[in-house]
Amino acid sequence: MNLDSTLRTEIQKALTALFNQTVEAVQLQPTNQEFEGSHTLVCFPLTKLSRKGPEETARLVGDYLVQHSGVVSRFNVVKGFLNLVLNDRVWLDVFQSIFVNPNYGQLSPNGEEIMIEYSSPNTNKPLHLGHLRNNFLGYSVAEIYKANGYKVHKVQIINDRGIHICKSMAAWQLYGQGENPENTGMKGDHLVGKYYVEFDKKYKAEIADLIGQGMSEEEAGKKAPIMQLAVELLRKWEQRDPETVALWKTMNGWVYSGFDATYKRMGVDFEKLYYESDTYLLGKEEVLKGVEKGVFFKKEDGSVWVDLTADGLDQKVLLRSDGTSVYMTQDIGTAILRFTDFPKIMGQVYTVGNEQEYHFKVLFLILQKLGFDWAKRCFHLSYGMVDLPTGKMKSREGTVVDADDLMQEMVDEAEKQTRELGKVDEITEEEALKLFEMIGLGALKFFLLKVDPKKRMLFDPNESIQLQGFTGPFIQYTHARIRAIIRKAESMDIVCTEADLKQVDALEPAERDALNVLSLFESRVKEAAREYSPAVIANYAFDLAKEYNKFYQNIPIFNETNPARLRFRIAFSKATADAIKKAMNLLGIAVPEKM
RNA sequence: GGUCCGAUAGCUCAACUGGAUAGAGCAUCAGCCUUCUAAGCUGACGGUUCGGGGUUCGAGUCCCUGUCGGAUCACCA
Repeated sequence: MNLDSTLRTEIQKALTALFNQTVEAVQLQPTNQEFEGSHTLVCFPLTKLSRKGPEETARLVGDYLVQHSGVVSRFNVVKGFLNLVLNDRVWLDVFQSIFVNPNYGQLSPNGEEIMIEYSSPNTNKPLHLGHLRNNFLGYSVAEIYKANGYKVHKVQIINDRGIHICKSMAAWQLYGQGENPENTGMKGDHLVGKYYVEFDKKYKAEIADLIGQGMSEEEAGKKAPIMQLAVELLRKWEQRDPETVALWKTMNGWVYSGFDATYKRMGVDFEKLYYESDTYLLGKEEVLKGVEKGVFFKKEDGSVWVDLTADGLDQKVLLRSDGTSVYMTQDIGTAILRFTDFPKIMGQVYTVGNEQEYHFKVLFLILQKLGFDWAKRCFHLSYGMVDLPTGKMKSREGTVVDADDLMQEMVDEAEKQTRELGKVDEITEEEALKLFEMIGLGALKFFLLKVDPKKRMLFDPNESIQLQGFTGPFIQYTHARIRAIIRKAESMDIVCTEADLKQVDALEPAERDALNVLSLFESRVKEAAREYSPAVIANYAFDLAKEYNKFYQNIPIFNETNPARLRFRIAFSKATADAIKKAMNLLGIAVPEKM
């Protein structure tokens, strides 16, 4: 049963009976902790129909609901707020509907398909902390959409071509001495990254040198030999020079095997990978079509532009005067290609940092101007940067937090703390290693996902490895605790049936509160999708765990002598554990049986 | 300079989209393990919601204005 809509219906009935009128949307909100009740009707807006003061209006509605609705057992009025106490029978009915539904939290298929892009790294260096936020976000939003009944296609576009990879190639050619992942034992993405850094160092030295010889800074930037080599490699690559293409393939290959290992540990996956080298030419044709249609215009030098001044933006170049594509061009092409590959998707979600907000605003506008309906259903999931306590991450200053290193540190720290607590005494070494991984990554993911994606966030390493309070491990721990109860119940052959639920006559306040939170799961799953926000789920999982812990601390389950009530509590505990697990899975976080 | 985003407890974050005395976690202090896992629970302390105006029965939330951060405005990606 849907408690919320049931209540709303009853309230509308009451308003009709009392005042012979209804309102479009009654304002129903959770009751503050300090007052008795679970749901509160805000009565200020109702004074217009009642033509009475807010308190009297509240009392009238409250009386009516107690007498006629069958769901409200009593109420209290504070100012214009009508706090409703529901029947325990109603709460048990709510629980029953959860109890009989093994898919609680998973909404039924809605027949819609959606594409979600995330990750999309450059191939010249390893992933860092910023990528972690991106990947965890994208993965989680995809899972949240699945839970909302969508068929989801996870994709990414890999920026495998361009000057950045040529820089690594140039440095490797000059100083690599045949190094590769095998003979160095280095992860491929890190090896390529090493040469990217190497490039930067040499480049800077060469510039300084040239400036010393009297050259201007701008000219030196262009004339530096290592940069000229990189540009030359890019030119050769575009001309399909076999040797250059071979080196490019080799080095990208190293990066991919490195990324694969990182993705695997992160626990993210993709249905299809798009490569920029395959798609970067695609947009050109569409742009030329747009010129014919008069959507774009050509300048005298041959460059093609779109004029967005009417939309409050600028003019934007789409093809260079030499006819080559820019970033925007290939994004137009890729977008169209994706809708060809997956004709049933109703829209696309781009998980990309907020520094590209302008870019996506322009992209979606252009797609609309080209006449693609689906452009309106494209969404830039824009997230804020991750800052360190020392400020912004800067590669130049070596403050970039490497994704692989960070994950390892989190797992090491989880191991240290877990061992200190003596939690590994009863499990095998193999189980223990799995547990450390689960806790370390759980802490990391939760830390990055608990904050509203739109907001810039601070990554404090000391805080991220905390295992108490508003953290992933706290929730994992609650799950493990409940599982211990379930195991015990199973060993005692305690099984709950619907008939047992019918025999429970009253609930403890702690049960009512916990049940209330449990009943909110599906509405939070919907909200999370609507807001594109895993933070909604993270907050919910925490609330649920916290509320259950209160119940757990308050009521020793196995002390209960009434059999129906005991069985209900076991079933309720199990349903809570299931919901915690599902919610955490929506965040990409696994939960342990023991910890 | 134009545009966009942000500012909430010492710190990190919430606040159901305009509703009650603004809530959590961390930190600090004080309690609770003979009972299902103390990575837990209970309490205390902590606020001019950046400043100033306005709209409203009612504003952290909406409007105007100022201050301070950040992003963006390339024939870069």
